[in-house]
Amino acid sequence: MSYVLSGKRTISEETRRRVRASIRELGYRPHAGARALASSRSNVLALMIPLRSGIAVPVVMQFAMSVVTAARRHDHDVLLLTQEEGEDGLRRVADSALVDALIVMDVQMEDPRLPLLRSLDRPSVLIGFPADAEDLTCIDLDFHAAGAVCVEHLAGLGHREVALIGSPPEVYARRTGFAQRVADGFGAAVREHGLTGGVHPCEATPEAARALVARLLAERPGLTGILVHNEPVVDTVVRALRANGRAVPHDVSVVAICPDEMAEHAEPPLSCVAIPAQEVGGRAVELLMGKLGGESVPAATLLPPTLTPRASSAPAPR
Amino acid sequence: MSYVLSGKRTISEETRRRVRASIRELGYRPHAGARALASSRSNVLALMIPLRSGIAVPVVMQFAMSVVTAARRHDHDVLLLTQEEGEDGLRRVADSALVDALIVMDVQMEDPRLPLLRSLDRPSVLIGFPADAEDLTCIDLDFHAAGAVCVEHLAGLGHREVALIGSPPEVYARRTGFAQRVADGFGAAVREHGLTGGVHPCEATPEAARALVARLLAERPGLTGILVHNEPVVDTVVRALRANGRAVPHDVSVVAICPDEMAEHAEPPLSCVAIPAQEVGGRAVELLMGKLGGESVPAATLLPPTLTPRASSAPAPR
DNA sequence: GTGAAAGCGCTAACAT
DNA sequence: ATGTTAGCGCTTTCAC
Repeated sequence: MSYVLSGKRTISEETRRRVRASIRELGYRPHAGARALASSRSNVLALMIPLRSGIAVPVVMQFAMSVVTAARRHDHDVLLLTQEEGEDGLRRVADSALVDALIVMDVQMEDPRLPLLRSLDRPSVLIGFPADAEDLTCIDLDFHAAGAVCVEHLAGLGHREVALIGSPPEVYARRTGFAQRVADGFGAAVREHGLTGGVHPCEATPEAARALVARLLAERPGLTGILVHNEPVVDTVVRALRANGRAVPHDVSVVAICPDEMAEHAEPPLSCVAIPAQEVGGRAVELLMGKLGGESVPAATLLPPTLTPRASSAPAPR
Repeated sequence: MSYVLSGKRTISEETRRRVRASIRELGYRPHAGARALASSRSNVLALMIPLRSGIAVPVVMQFAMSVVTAARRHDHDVLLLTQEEGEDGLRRVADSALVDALIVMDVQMEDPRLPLLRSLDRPSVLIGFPADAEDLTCIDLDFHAAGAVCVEHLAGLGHREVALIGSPPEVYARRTGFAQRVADGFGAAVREHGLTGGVHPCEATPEAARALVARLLAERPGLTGILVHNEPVVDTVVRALRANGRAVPHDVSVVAICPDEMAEHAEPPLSCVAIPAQEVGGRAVELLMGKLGGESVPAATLLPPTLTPRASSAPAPR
């Protein structure tokens, strides 16, 4: 009998002690495969992460690391899959019982992996929200609210004409949930507050950002507030504004949706809604553990955005 | 008998066909745990990656992705471990037979994991070189040569006074192999070519980089060539030079050791030695597969650096 | 409270 | 070329 027995049986103190001692002396380690075979639990989670253009690498890395760390707290390991592997990859690791459960990131509005995840006999959690989340467990920052709260911040400072410099066009083309939702939230708040403002996808290159800023300033002289949702170009946007004779925040206020440290170290420090990668990753694992334990967990978890005001936003010039 | 048999036995075409058909119809998937138990091969590799300060995140991500991709080509999966788990983590996954082999990154000159890796009964490959690589298989860009080749490039352009803006101080304090070696290669080449030049660690923040550039220019008026080995601040260094009245490359030439796309998109595009993350990751897996197959593989693989000249370096002003 | 034994689903060795 | 069987090292059930 598996002695240590994870306490599934009553054991006398004496025996427990003796067994423990032997385990230490012999350097005994249970064989993961045997354990998985006998218990039909591998104690491994699959994590599928994107490796494509338009996705901010440091954020993905933070997610991955927080998932691994959280999984370890629950005595689980993490198997890394690339988006490239797609549905077949998920099916493979699930059906072979290599993993007990799955976490997928970078969810698109209509994601081809959804039917598979629904049909799989193993629990899964999505980081991100598809258009139809029926029967799925999802968690993410509330990007709609994030877009809106940024607009409200600018509106509260008296700005009347704003713009969203968004993710690269291909991200919208793929209908990636979070980019879409920021744009929606931005648009809704713009309307609600009676502002004017549009959404401008932007390639993640300095050249593209500079060109876009120049065009925006030329076409919309009244523009005084910009929301940037495109990590790689936030710095460039600010510098391009300056290069075009606009001081930040004196002439134009800038708000970003990006990791906090990035915003802190910018010049000037940026008002931003941070992406709580740490918390999302950790909570995703908690949800999965709940499902593995047979609990019923909330189908949707939307983390409320927090806007941290910094030096990049100020009252609108008059 | 395990029918498909991975061709370990001669099978008639007829039987093979029938078996294949059934597999498809029944949606059969071999149970990974059972397979691991019976064959003592899990077909999983462990990859331990750093999550600490001073390590360039995008590069780490590239490594990880190329390892996963390469592993899949060999029908293996990848288990992700954080540096935090340390020796115990490696021992755990190795001794429990969760993984067949291990890859560790971010190797320090005196790395506490080395004795463990040597004693483990499973093969491993290090991405990076410790001080003593005896009995270990290592692969990495030849950072010593990379440092030297940058100096040679500058020397060839007539520069006489150069500087290395290096990784953050804590990276040297940890005696992380690659940072150390760049500094060594830099120093050796400086001496060999009769130049003057020193090594200057730099925190990975814009402020630190700006301060350092200002100080260097003030203290060393003859400085005309800079090698940057600190991804996060390359852009800042160039801008700080301009802010101090030095045109790049007219007054000061800049060379970097960083990923190619970063160098390409910089303003101006930077002459650089690229970090071949893709190739290193792929080759690391090949080495591991060789060892798993009982082949003897080279103990040390040093990939020669390639310097790509771009607009940031030019003949020294006279 | 503890011992004994029946699998879990494969692979590999031994059959024919 | 193919059928048969003994484990691989655990977990869990059943007996005491």
